[in-house]
Amino acid sequence: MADDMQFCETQCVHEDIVEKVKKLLPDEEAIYDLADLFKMFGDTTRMKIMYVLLESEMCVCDIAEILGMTQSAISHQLRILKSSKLITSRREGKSVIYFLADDHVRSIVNQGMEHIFE
Amino acid sequence: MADDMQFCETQCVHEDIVEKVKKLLPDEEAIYDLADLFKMFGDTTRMKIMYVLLESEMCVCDIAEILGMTQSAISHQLRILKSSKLITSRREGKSVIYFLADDHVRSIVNQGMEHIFE
DNA sequence: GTAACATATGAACAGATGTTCAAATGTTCG
DNA sequence: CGAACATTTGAACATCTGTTCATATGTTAC
Repeated sequence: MADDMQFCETQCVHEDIVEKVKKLLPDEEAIYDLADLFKMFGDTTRMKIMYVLLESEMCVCDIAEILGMTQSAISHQLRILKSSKLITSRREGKSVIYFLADDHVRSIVNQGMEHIFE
Repeated sequence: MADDMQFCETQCVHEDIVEKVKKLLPDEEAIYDLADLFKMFGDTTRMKIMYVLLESEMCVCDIAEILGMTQSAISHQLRILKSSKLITSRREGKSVIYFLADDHVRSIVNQGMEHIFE
């Protein structure tokens, strides 16, 4: 990797800017976490689930019915969403009710929409 | 798929909520576009590139140097980012300078950070 | 024109990701 | 307790995605 860039390093790189920006970058972990968060919004199924939950809390079965998908597929995705703290759940008898953990989903989705409609 | 849910459909589904939310959902295409946008933020390399460009516009070679990655890898990702209209470029002699298309990257990233730090 | 540099591109490979299927867990009700 | 329901889980499979490598394109300076 370094060899490929030998030329570039001595010719094209603007030392000052490179050094400055290198220092300004957040650490690896923060960037990893952030990318991980946005991954949640980067899948159609998860996006749909979140849209559903924006309207109303709901059991797994209802979500599956609304989206026309297997209840298993939904359950897998709910697990992933839960792991990122975007949604939570509570048990209600035989059902498990899922709902948004806070208002972040709404604001992130809206922010995204703004970019789309331009 | 429908067979698996035969039981659920007749027992657990709350018809009223299901019907209501079904109608409220955005169409397939909007959701697809939105997920596509967030996919851009869902990869570590692209995230880093955007962070770099938040500081300063830059040529491919500089970005590669800052991130310690191949120039080819960066170029591939820049292409993807450009296709989603998050960044643009202009040619300047032998170099191509990339820069953020507008302020959306900043606001989306910030929104994400808010969720992380809580 | 040719040489040197900067970037872009395509094919190939490896790893990540989402869905399916089958089976397990946990809950309620008789 | 056992039967029925709702959800979860794990393994297998197919697809998608990012990086690498080699090569092509485009620019400048001589």
